[in-house]
Amino acid sequence: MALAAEILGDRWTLLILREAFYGVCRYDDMREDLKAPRSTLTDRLNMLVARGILEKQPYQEAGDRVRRAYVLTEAGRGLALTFLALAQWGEAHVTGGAAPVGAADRETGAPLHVALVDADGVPVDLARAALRLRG
Amino acid sequence: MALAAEILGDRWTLLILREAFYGVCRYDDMREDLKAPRSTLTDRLNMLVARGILEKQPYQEAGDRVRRAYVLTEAGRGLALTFLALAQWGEAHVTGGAAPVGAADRETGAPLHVALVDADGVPVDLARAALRLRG
DNA sequence: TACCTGAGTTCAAAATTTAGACTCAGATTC
DNA sequence: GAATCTGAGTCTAAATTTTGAACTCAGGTA
Repeated sequence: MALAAEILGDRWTLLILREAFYGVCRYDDMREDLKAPRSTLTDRLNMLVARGILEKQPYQEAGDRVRRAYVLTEAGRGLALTFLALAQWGEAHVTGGAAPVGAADRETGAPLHVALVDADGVPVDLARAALRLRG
Repeated sequence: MALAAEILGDRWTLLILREAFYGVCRYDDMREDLKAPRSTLTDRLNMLVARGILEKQPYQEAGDRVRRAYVLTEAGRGLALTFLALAQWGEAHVTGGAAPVGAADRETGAPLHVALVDADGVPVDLARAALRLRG
């Protein structure tokens, strides 16, 4: 938790990762979307690459020069649950309404959500859980 | 998401909430645990109270003067899933081992974890999900 | 009365963030 | 082949935030 907090405990980092999940992966597109200062954006992207959450991949669009894209690594994609849980919380307690945020089954389109489950995958009510976040 | 990021996108805020989930609720105990500067801690606690995530409750221990405790509100407790998901991620991708972090059934002690489920509570693989975090 | 403690506030110094100008290499245009 | 454009930065000075250390203040104790 402590290290995770160090990585995610930053406004821009959180927003950059949201962009990455949304599929935005180019420096200038992120800058445009987030209105983040260049130096801060560069700094955070480098940090995320150094942490193994994003990776910088060269790519080339037809008839264009080679550019760099920032894409989520396996570890980065692992944050999806955290982001979904956060979005779900924001929807319930902050924005106060059904925001256009969530997850859906890629094939059936059925809405999905984050929940607490036991080892057999059976959902358990949050109130039944004892948390242990230290460490 | 954007507003949620604004609230949680801060190193101390994340750590303060971890303390709160762990049951630490007194100013000086948090200061001791986190080694946070007083002014920053005061500032973040006030912010969390203003946002309705913590509330300041006076309380009195036997034979002691009245003091103030910062406890999670209903909205604050709603962040538990997010924290568990984050702790789970940290365990899997950052600290690289089974850290003493997680959740367990309060009665049976069975370990619990965060997962993506469909409307019927049936777990769905993360790779099947299409995310929609905008909004 | 003098002292201790929890929960702050105040203040100057240090660190970080910001906006905006500048750079630089590869393509494209003239 | 000179001038221009673009993506992806770097540099810089000013503004903002964070930090640590000292100070305050009220209630209770010795």
